Amino acid sequence: MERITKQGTAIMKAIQEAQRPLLPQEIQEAAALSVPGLGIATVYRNIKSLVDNGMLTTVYLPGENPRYEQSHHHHHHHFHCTRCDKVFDVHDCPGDMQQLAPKGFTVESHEITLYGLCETCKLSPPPPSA
Amino acid sequence: MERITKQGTAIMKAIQEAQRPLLPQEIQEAAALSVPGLGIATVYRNIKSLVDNGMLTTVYLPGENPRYEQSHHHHHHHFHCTRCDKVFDVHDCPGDMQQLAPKGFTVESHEITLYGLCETCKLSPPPPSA
DNA sequence: TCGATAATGATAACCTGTTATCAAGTTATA
DNA sequence: TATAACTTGATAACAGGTTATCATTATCGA
Repeated sequence: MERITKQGTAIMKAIQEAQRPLLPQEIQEAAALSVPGLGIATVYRNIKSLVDNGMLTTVYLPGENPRYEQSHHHHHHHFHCTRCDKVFDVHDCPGDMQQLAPKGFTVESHEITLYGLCETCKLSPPPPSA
Repeated sequence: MERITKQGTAIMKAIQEAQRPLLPQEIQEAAALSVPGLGIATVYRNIKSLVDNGMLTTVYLPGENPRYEQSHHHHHHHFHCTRCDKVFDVHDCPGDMQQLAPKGFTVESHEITLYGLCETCKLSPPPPSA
């Protein structure tokens, strides 16, 4: 990905504006607003390139496919809304977790995922029953 | 799975003795010590049955395939050893996470995964370089 | 012990996310 | 603007974990 294309630009813009980790499919949907017909292969190719050069960070949540967000270089966690399935950044952390580990174990890092309702889902009515 | 078989018994025994979440492949390896030739399909069939009747709980960790452990009915977390890839239970918890969430969000639950070295890996020499 | 039927093992099939292929279109350098 | 080379879109192929299929074996109630 050494050339500037409208697809690549739209993909990066979609990710930057989201300010939260997106699935490849979400990236496609968002970027397709600027570039109708944007192919999923192009999305994957651009993601790979952006991850390789450090612009994007892969976010793994339990039981979920990888999401991608603009690389922050500070420690943070994630909130997964159980209604809309969107994932948001959490810019706070309880801190050291060493005391939780079994005796004799050494903690090098940790991941925290919060689950619940995001503000939008709290305020909006429940979806129509199936 | 309404009948008692040596395969089913060996699978349940392997899980109970492990006292930590196991991958289907780990369950097969452990149970095959008692029942040589144990097929992977049998492992999956028994897992499904045990999950359905509540004996087993599925454990999802970030970027990992599901593991299975005996159902505890108390809140706990997991430790993933970065050297041996075994997962262990962590029977402690920092408690409420509501304060971490963005304003307007409601936290209903949370998951914590610790990463580092388990006691065995801390004490054992590093594996031979590839 | 017999016999109905559930469970097993081998493996093909499946599923779904991701990657490779390739002709057509686009970018950027000279 | 010409053109070499990169990128795109459509889609086939791939990959790995999981499930279905089916002949064979094992369980267990009568």
